[in-house]
Amino acid sequence: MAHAELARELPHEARPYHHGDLSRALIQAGRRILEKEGPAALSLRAVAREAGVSPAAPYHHFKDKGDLLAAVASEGWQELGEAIGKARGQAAEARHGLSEIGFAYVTFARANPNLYRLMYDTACDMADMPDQAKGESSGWGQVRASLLAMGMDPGDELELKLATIAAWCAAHGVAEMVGFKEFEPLKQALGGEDALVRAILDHLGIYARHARRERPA
Amino acid sequence: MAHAELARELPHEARPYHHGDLSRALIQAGRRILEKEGPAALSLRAVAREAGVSPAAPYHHFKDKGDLLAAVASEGWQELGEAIGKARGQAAEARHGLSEIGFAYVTFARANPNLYRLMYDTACDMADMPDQAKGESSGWGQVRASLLAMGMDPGDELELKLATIAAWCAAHGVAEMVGFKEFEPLKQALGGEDALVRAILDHLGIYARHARRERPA
DNA sequence: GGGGGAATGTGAACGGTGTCAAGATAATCT
DNA sequence: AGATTATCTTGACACCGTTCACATTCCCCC
Repeated sequence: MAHAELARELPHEARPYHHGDLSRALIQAGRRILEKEGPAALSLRAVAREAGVSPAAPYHHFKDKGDLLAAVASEGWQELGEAIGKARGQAAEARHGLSEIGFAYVTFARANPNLYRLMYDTACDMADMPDQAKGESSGWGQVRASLLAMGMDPGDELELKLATIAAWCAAHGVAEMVGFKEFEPLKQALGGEDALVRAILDHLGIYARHARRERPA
Repeated sequence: MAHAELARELPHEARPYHHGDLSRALIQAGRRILEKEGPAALSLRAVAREAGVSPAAPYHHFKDKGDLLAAVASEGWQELGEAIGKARGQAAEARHGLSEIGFAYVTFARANPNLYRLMYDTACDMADMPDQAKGESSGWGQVRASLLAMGMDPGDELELKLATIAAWCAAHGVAEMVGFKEFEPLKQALGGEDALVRAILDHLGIYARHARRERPA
């Protein structure tokens, strides 16, 4: 971070030639631009500019523009995993875990819409889930754990996998579609976007099967 | 269409100055490039080239590159609506309709992945579902009709809307995620991607609630 | 501690892109 | 026929991703 400011504020000879931690700075700059100016403004040159560095500098840290974006996305996946973990921890009873996970997932996506889209786009480009989403402590692993805590048969691996995928797909769908303007009146009728999200998730069945008893319509 | 061939095959003086039906030709060219060369190759200039026309010509028919892409996407939404309609018509019993709609939705998206992504991207940019997805005979309307045919209370408008959204979200999620490599073994275990799609949809509950009785696990 | 890679930065350049203004050409209306 | 309008071209501009040759600095080894 020192470099960017110095580049602007210090006389030319005083600013350091080397940045110190450029890759991190580039990732942060990329994320800032993505959030504040949208994906269309997210050019490699703009990122370099923001970091106070020449347009060619990033190529010493990332092989590609796509490589940088993948790094930004990776940060996102990690945060998503943490958000899910926190939500699951806060669920009072284990059988509400999945519902809370779904809500946390959608909440994260809605709070960082551009980042979430980037995350998903790069995942699609590789036709692959990023590693951050697959590990034990990641979102994926936590959904699985939550399903087990809800009483699913640990022996039926097939059923377990299908349920995990279904839950993940549903959350993704809700995350990407709940922002549409058409649902504005519905949001107001239910008392806000959060309520709409919960209502949709409940209707999806997978999230409601066990939670319904406590939270009747 | 005449123009593109003429531009290449006829002596320069013989080719017509005006195209005839350029907007249509541009949309088709855009779609062809999108399908065969991927979204990265889908530049306005490439589309113009493919249509045998100068890079500035499209601006007489579309205000923007985005405007052209929106037109391509629009065609996609229309086809999706038709595919859904056909699937619903073929469902033997009304209570299976929703399940068939979901399957047809995912099938269309998987058959035209780049187009589907474009469709959804432009929809997201406008934070809005395209008109083609909202009309009576569109996918949206048909999901609603199908839910009614499944015995949902026509008086409970709120419930109806929530169920429609839930079904749509779920289909979207499955459509975008079922292609991931991680699910390859699962596909093989179930006998192909179609089987996996049906299995996921069933697990989502919304599609299975009425169909389950006939198609037990 | 000095010297020499290796790492990291710069600048200029190339081809490609979206977009626009000015002019050429064709279709259409009066 | 003449004027108006719609359509297409040419040429230009700014920006983009990427690469190459070169400059600067870090750091390890003698």
